Amino acid sequence: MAQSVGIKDVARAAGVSVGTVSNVINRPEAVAARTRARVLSAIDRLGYVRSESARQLRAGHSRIMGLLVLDMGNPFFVDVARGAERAAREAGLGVMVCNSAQSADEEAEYLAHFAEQRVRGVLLTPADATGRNIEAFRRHGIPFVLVDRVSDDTTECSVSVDDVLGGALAVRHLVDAGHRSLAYVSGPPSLNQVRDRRTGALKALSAAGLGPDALRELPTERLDVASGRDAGARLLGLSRRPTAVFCANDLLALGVLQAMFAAGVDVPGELAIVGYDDIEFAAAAAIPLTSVRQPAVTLGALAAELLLAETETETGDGQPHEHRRVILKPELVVRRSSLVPR
Amino acid sequence: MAQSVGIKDVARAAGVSVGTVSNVINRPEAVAARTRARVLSAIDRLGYVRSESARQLRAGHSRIMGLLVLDMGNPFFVDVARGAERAAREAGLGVMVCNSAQSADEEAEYLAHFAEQRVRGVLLTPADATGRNIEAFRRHGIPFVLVDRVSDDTTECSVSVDDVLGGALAVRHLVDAGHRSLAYVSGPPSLNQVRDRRTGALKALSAAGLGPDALRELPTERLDVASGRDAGARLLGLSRRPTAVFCANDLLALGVLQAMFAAGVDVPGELAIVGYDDIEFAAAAAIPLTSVRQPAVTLGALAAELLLAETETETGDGQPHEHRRVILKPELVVRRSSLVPR
DNA sequence: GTTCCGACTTGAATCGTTTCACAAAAAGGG
DNA sequence: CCCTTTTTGTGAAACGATTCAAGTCGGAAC
Repeated sequence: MAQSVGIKDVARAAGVSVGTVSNVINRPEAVAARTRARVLSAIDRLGYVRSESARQLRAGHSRIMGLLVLDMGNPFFVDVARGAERAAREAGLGVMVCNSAQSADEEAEYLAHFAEQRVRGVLLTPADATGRNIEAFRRHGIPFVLVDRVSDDTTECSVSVDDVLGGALAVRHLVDAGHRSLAYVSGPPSLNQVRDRRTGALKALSAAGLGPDALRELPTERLDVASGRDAGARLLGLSRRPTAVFCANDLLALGVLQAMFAAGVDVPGELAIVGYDDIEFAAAAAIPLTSVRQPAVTLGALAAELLLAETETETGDGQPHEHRRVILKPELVVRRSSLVPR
Repeated sequence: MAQSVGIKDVARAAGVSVGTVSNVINRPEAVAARTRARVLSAIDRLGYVRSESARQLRAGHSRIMGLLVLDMGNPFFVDVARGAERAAREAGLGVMVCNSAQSADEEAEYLAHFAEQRVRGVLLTPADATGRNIEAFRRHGIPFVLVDRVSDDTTECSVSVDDVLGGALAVRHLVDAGHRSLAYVSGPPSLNQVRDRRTGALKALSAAGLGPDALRELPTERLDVASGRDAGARLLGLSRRPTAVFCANDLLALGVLQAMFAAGVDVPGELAIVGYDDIEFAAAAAIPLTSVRQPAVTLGALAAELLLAETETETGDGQPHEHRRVILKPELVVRRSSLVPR
């Protein structure tokens, strides 16, 4: 039932024309009260639901915003999505969240899908390092905003978090606590974030009069708990073991913590640990983890707002949109894992 | 640019009719090779992208499946989404994931949105206990499948996990390890899952010749880490403290673990802990957590498949769709937190 | 009584596809 | 060379909403 009640059926049932029904829905004030009531009752009686596709077809674009993230399993992106959704909803838009799982192919596929959907715009954390997907997508003329990436030219907006600052915050904190021999569990050195955070760490060291050899780097294959456990084991084997470790990511930090726990090493007594991202589970660890918090929800919301601003000026008064490059500041959250033992 | 290249523009550029262009796209084998090549080249040259909305309008329904979950922050649902997406993609459908955040109002809003979108079907974990939203949605004639809920009548399919069995697995394991005095950190008793898991726990106890008083219940406000920490504190205050605790959820278990750690109570020596869900962070805890694993990805995939089956028979040969009620089996994953100390 | 205005309402055109009955051309068969 | 198939290509009619120029009507103004 309700198989396909169209605006025409409503019009017939209410004894008016289709134009009037459309007006009742979109500009109710332009319809006489009596007529409006009759139409509304007919709508209700027939269970009419307007068809988005028909509206879209006429309007030329949909009321949906695309969001393409690297990894839905990462709480960071879940928060980004939350923020984006909130902002989009305030503008009456829906968000379609897709997960490229770091694969350039899937990214291309989803972007094509977005283009066919004629989405209003796309929020994107690129998976394809070559930028080919983005180039191809640009042809469609659909506006997009880079998330957690800095745009290198002025062809689009971007919203990111200052990773250099984040790394500096973490290491400054450790140095202030008296640590002089540190380690950096870094993850894959190919990642921008990883490199930026190290740059910040070194900066903080040098500000304290320490050289780069005060920071021993332990790269890992991936940014997950298993890799952290692994790095922890390597850490234990080091001669002149560092007294503090900065991890590029909370998952790594949790892994290190686990390794220390298994080996009976006291945290923070024998080893202080600082993570990155401040995921929910950082606070939930057996020894709550000090971490650098990224304003993920804000990031998502801001990205969505920039996108909305862009689409509005584009369709609007002709005043050209000014692309912006927003860089948010991270924040250190101190917990037990890095407290100075007394 | 590419502002709106329609099928008509392609047809003109290639010197053929619109019907032919459509054929090239949808039934390429029905077009002579030479013509096809000409059309394809025109498509490429003009940067033509077909409009989903127009297709949808014609077809009467979109190529999207809706998924409405209770909490995107919960890794369980993220996995459900992953499974659903995989299954949907194999059928050429996209998934639109929305988060009701346990609010009946938001649920209603998203369901209305799905109806307007004419989605192919909806996977739903209801937030509205009254069932009013579902009733209203049913009128649209859009098929849906309940996820992580058992349908009580035969009007729809459902896919869930056997919580009674899960509770039994957990407690049997503890009893087998010699524990005779247990606790159940249960979360809000209003939740079905919470009740079912307790039923299972009691069953396992009685199978071992123990009465219900061997299981002290500690309800909490919510299913999160803070509540777990809280329950842990209460646990410590109990006279004749239990030697093992079963938690309705891994977050609770992590909270309990944290409390034990802060109090210097040895886990599993003085207190064994079993959680539920086997989220990624259960294995990542300082003391890896024994947990009852739910096949979340399978759950999502299966739900999507049932939905697809339903939509196919509905539009297809007239053979009516048989609603199914699938109940998957959970699985105990033993880790250090419940090992018998030796 | 005529004119004009404002408030409502109408209905046709439009958006970009898909589909389908039909036409045209090519390929066989005799 | 004519007739029958088969293969290709055509173009108009949907799909369901929105929009807008044009129309109707009742009443106010002169």
